Amino acid sequence: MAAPKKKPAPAKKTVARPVAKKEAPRKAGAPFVKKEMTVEKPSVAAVPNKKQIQLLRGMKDILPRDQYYWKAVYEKMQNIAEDFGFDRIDTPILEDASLFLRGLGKVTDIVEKEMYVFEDRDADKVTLRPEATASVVRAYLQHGMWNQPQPVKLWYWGPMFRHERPQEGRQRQFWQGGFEILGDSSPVIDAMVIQMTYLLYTEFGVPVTIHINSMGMPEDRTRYKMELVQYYRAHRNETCEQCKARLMKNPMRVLDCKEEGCQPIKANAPQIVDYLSNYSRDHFMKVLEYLDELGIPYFLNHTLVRGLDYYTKTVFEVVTSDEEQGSQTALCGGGRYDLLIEELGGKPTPACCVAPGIERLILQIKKRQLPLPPQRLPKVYVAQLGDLSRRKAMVLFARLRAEGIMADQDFSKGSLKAQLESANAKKIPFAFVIGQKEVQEGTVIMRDMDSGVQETVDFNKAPQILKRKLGLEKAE
RNA sequence: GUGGCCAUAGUGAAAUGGUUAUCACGUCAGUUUGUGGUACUGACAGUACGGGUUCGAUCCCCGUUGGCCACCCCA
Repeated sequence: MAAPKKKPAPAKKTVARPVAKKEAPRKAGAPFVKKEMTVEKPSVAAVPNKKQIQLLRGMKDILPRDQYYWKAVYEKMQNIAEDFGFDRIDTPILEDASLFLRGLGKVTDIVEKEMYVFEDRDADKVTLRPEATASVVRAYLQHGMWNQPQPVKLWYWGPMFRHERPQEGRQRQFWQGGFEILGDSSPVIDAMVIQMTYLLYTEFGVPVTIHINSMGMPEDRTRYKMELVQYYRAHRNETCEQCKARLMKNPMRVLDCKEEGCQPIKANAPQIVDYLSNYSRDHFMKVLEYLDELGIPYFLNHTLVRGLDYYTKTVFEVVTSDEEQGSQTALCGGGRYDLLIEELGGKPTPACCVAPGIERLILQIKKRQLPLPPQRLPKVYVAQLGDLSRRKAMVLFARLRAEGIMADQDFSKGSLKAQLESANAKKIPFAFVIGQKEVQEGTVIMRDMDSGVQETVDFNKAPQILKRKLGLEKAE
């Protein structure tokens, strides 16, 4: 990606040599900049800092050419959310740092090495949110949403921040959408969240695999961790250094190890499903049954351990089906968080969530060149010649809009040639042309840009005639 | 956070330790002050930043910044 445009050359030239002995003759056509203006005040601007101000590492502009994708994904999220009865919520990007320290767990990677935490001007410790679930829970508590009919179903869309080393599909500011269901412990909730996620990807045509596991409740995990640690201790000579370290700090993380040598040990390691209480196991089985009923394929992955402490019971991750898609294959993650709300000061309230990564979904859509809904494009271009006709053209443009016909124009341009060129470049099927003659006659030329055929029509009837041409006016 | 690769107009490429850094696309203007797609002419725009080596650096070296890749981890 190249750096943006530099500052204009003429300005640079004038400031760069304020005491030039001999001004070289200015090239014909070069814009003339008044010398006195810059020579008199050579102050700050006279010391040009060539360093280009550029994006902070891991930040990205979403350029106009990409908005097409963003809009499509946004509308799909919104559509699914509304179809499933979710209300929209927007929470601030900046939150009290302790929200995430308490919410996500202090030994998680996100909190330990990725979170943007700093003191603001009041010396308050604030955080750029690394995810939104904690914020949604905060809002749920702060606004007494437990007094609303349960479950409360919310969806969001916005930027998240994690200070990581960027690469494709991994940024420091990235966007997530999300579905949250608070106040219901039924496994059908888990299944529904997964179903919504599945629809999001499949309706775009992105093939995905849903990895699913249960992490049980803390008691289950404690029991399991003991077994796991015991098992790994027995094999301590065969594991990598990292696994040994993990075993001390966050034992379940050993299941994430990709080290070749650790694989056999990992494969025979105790599985958490065998240590779940009846309650947790029944819940998990129910979730899987619902998914079976819905025909949603899943992959039972007992090494799936998610990076946030707040998860309980069901956890899942959506992964691209193709192997060769690079390393950023995790498109989305989610799960149940039955204890988070209590942890953040509410009464015990079960909940479940999912957070699809928007950039990664868009990356998939682009890589696979998947079709998206058609864009709303102008149907007609309004061209004019000279000031008198420009006024009429402006009126026509307004009328077209009122009739619901999307039009385009470049009223600041003079030549008809340039205007038709513009219409052509934008592939606009029709053009209205108004010149002196048409103004006097009260007419306008309607040109079919495809065939070049044009006819003169009455100015006042133009929108209706065009409507008929476009087939927008249905025969009665 | 660790390691590696990379950085030339808006985009994609080319070139060189020595005048003015090349080409294509692009953008703007023009080739009849009333007609687009083709053609022609012209203009615009660049060696990321800072330092070092050198008579001389866009080229060699170091640093910074940024991108990409792998790991960590995840979205």
